[in-house]
Amino acid sequence: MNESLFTCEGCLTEYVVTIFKATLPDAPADFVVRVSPVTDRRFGDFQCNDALALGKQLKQPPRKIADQIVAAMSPLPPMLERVEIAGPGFINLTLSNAWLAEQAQRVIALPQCGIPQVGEGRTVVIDYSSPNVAKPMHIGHIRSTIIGNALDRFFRALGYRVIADNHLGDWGTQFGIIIKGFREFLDADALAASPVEELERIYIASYQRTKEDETYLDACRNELVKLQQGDAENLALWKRFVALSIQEFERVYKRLGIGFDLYRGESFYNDQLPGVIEKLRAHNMVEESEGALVVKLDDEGLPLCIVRKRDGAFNYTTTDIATVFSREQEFHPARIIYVTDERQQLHFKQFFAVCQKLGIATTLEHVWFGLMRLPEGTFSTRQGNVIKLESLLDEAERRARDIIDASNPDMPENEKATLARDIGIGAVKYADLSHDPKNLITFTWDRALALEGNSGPYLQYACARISSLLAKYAEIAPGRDPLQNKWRVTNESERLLGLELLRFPSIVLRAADAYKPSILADYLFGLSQAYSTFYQSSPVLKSEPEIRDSRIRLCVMVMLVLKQGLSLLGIATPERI
RNA sequence: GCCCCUGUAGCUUAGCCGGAUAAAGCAUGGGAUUUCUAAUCCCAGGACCGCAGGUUCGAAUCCUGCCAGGGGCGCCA
Repeated sequence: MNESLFTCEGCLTEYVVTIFKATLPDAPADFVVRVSPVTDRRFGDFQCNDALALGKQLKQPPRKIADQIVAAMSPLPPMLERVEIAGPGFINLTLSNAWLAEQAQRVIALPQCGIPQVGEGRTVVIDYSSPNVAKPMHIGHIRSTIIGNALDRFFRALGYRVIADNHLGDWGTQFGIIIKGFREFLDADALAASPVEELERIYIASYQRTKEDETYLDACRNELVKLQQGDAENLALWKRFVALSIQEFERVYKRLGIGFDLYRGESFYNDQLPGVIEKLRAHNMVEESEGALVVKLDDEGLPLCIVRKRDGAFNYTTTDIATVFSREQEFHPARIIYVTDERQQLHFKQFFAVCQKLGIATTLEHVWFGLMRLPEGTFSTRQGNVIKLESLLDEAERRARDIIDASNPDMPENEKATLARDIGIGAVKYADLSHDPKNLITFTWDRALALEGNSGPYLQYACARISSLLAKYAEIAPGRDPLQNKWRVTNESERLLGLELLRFPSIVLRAADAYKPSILADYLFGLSQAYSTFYQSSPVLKSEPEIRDSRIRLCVMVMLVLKQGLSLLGIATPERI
């Protein structure tokens, strides 16, 4: 399958490349010819700048090359209305309205509005969210969860088999402290009311005590050893902590419309850790240093990394390597994608390098994002300025609800609640997904919950307006399926919409390739803007039947793309707002 | 000290595989509704694209140096 033919950029590029090759056989074989959207609408729809670069290479005036290219395009193919040379040798292309309309209707009618199935037959594991057991999720967890889930949806839509794996932090020294603390400080009522919050409180209290009381610290260590040795009582407690935590995480995930294929915590790989050391030994990769076992990565220009601590315990690098082996064996993924914050960049570089040395074939990708902070600085449990994820979602829904109460007082109560959820959650997700993951995010309520302008609700609103049009159309023109109508371009705002629609499949591909949901979010905002402009200036239902039927077809296409696109971002599209 | 990332309008950002007059949202000022949802639309003002060099016909985009912010750099994950 040639995915480039899904886009008009692809079609045009293919055509222009053919012309270049036929016209200029002397051009270097590796010369790349590209067609891109114009930088300014006055120039047409697309532009090709490569006559300029080629002029230099062939030592000819670029203008002359452009002349030859344009001459060779005559007569123009059906897709083009006009070709012009501008300035020093820009070739500006304008699509014909007939072809544009035809192509848009063909592409958007394809399954998933034409998203190419480039991942067919391939598997990708996406490791995201990964909160710690016995700690409530706070706004620091939101980015991995939301960005990871968007990537999850992208890859599924592209035809990949996706394994969404929640690699919970469910093992480690903290469990000795929690188990001991559980026996010392438990408030049973609090545990019943809010289990994870209580577990966290217990942990903090117990941790405090370890700093003041040496024998208490020893007792905690002892509990940890017992747990690791499989002591029935401690194991049961630990399992309870994990179960309680997952239960609570799932409540949040459900609210966010997120699901995982696996909840495989670190503990799952426990008994595979000695095997990792064996493999490293077999590859002659480990040596002892200051009592620890390390892998040196001098050739890769990286600091050495520890795979077994001085006390004989393994660390997260070992677990991560074991996890790769396990996933490789079980799922045979083409790629494993990790979505974490920026602080772990070095760790991933090191552990990827180790995997490569071990001959692991799977492509490993670390998608990192900037930390979230508060205007006054980082947030921390100690400063008590941590915002719980659920409080954020509550506030989001509350704000959406206020507007709904004002604008839709007649709406039934249950509908209001659902709508407040769709809009509030959509706003939170969009606020994150519309930015490049690498940017730092300074959290403010107003930014996280924007409901106007470039925001989730703006896109939902555009979509809902189309739904409303369609409902009315069904009354005016009963029995007519808008998708059976033919759209033809009648004005400039329609044209712009058509051009935008045609970009959708390649945008999805690009967003997934770059691991940047913001590319899709940005596109959808642009599409919505183009639609709002069209909607303002071009009556649909009030036009003559012929225009009305044509325009409603265009509206449906916009709605299909918005719905498809928003669903890839995990954002709901309510019928009415 | 070394490494990674970021620096574009008052604020939040897009553009960064080099291209024509740097694009949006918020905020500010003005306008649009007896007309398909005003969470909307239209118009205006607002930018030494961190600074300095370099490469190029052409640089926000590529290279070098510097400055500022964030993060990381052996037994936490």
